[in-house]
Amino acid sequence: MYDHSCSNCAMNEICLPLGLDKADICRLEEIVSTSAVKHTGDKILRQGDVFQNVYAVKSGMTKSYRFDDAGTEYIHSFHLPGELFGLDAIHAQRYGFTVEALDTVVLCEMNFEELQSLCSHVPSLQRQLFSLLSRDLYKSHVNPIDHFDQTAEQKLSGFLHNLLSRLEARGHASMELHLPMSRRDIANHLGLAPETISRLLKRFQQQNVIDIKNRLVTIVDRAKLEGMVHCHALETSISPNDITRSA
Amino acid sequence: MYDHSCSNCAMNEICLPLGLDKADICRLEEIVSTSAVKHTGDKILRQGDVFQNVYAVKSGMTKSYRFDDAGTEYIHSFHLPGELFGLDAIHAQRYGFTVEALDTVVLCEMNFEELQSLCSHVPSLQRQLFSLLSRDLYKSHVNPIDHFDQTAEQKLSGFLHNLLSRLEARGHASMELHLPMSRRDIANHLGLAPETISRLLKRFQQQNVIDIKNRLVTIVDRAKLEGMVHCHALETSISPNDITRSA
DNA sequence: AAAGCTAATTGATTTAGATCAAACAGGGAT
DNA sequence: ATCCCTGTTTGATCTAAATCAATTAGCTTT
Repeated sequence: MYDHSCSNCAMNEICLPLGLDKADICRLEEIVSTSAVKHTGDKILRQGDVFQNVYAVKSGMTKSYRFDDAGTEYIHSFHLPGELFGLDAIHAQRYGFTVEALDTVVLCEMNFEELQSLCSHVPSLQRQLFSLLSRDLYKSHVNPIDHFDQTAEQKLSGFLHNLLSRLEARGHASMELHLPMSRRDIANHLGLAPETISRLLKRFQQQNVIDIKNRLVTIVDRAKLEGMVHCHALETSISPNDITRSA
Repeated sequence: MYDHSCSNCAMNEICLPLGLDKADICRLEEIVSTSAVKHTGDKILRQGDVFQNVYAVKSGMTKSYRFDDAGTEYIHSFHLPGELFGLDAIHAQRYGFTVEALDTVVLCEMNFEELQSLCSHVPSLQRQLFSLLSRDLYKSHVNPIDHFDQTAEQKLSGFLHNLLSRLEARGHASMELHLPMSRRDIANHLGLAPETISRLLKRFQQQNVIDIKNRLVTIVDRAKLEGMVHCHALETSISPNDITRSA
């Protein structure tokens, strides 16, 4: 059915095994298990649940969201294959976000206590986990989602471009993006009104930047799209060693 | 002059040594050194510098800021004693933010490579570092600085209340806050115009919530101030084990 | 295929906070 | 003390995007 091993996973150069040698990947595989198939709307974990596992997306897309004290919903992120979630719950020992499947999703699951003790014995794994935490932290510091001073156009073009880049880094070769989330989800995520998303998508289409048919977006003029986004620095995920080497 | 030891530091229950036993603190002390005194405007590290050390504030206040590709400045955070910075540079191996002293500042400095190898031998230190990274990540996920949908009033009251709480957690007993940063810094940090900060502070004073004389704020009606903030969940730093124990 | 429901679009109006434009104040340097 | 510079305040105006208000299109279910 599903291959439980990291060694054969297409995402192993993006995910937790990056930088580990064969023997260490084997040790990691011992604590990783593959989840049952999740379907649209299935919840993987809930805000407030006791923290136990961290997860990696194997296939499909998930969304993470939370409700604050005032009952307001915040859609924080959409996760693609090779991306981890749950790490922000280590400290509080409870999940801060509910994560649910947006389409058909398969996950890898690791007990964090086991992962942590494995880190003590596998320095390259400890290194990679610190690196991933640091990268997430850096991203959320530099792109605080709602980069204030960004216009609605910059936010939405940035969102589309970021999604395209991340998909490309995962082998997606076409200019077609299927958006599995609703306009309302996109709006909430970007801190905009759904009406604004509608109007902007329409305008992008009129300007021949994209073509949109329901939830299927085709990037028609990528350069024009890139010209709209405010800041390109972080859209493609940085390869961890590139900068070190050039230093 | 300055005590280099963590054992005797007033911040050791907030900072990196939390959860370590006496012997392990000793091992940590071996890789920690205390910086020279920094004065207003002195830079501790610069955006783009090669990553080497992580820092903890021992006394005083610092600000972290960066310029994006477009040359726009973003003031990301203000650090109080016991707070670490630099962890978001582990991945890229270059600092993403410039950090400078806002007043008279003393720092603790650790080479990250040494810290990382110490983590392999001191499980409680590894645990604490994962926990601190996770907490920072959680905070920036839940409070993305510019929590969109927050009004200017909510942002500024939240900022003042957050600062008061953090100072209190560090033993500050008075209702007087000295703001070592400019109005422009506060405005930039909150994604507002300096004019808006001025007008709001004036209004807060007229409503008898605060008293303000230049950069000295006195909280007159704390309850009223708290009533203004949008969401209280994260203002006081969570004690890492409280939730675990109650779970 | 029709009904029903939710998601999405489109249009009119409103508003919070930005921007523009001056005046004013504080705190060093001379 | 006086000057100067920068930080701050105050006022008038403008605008991007929210909100309010319908309408329309896509899926499900029957």
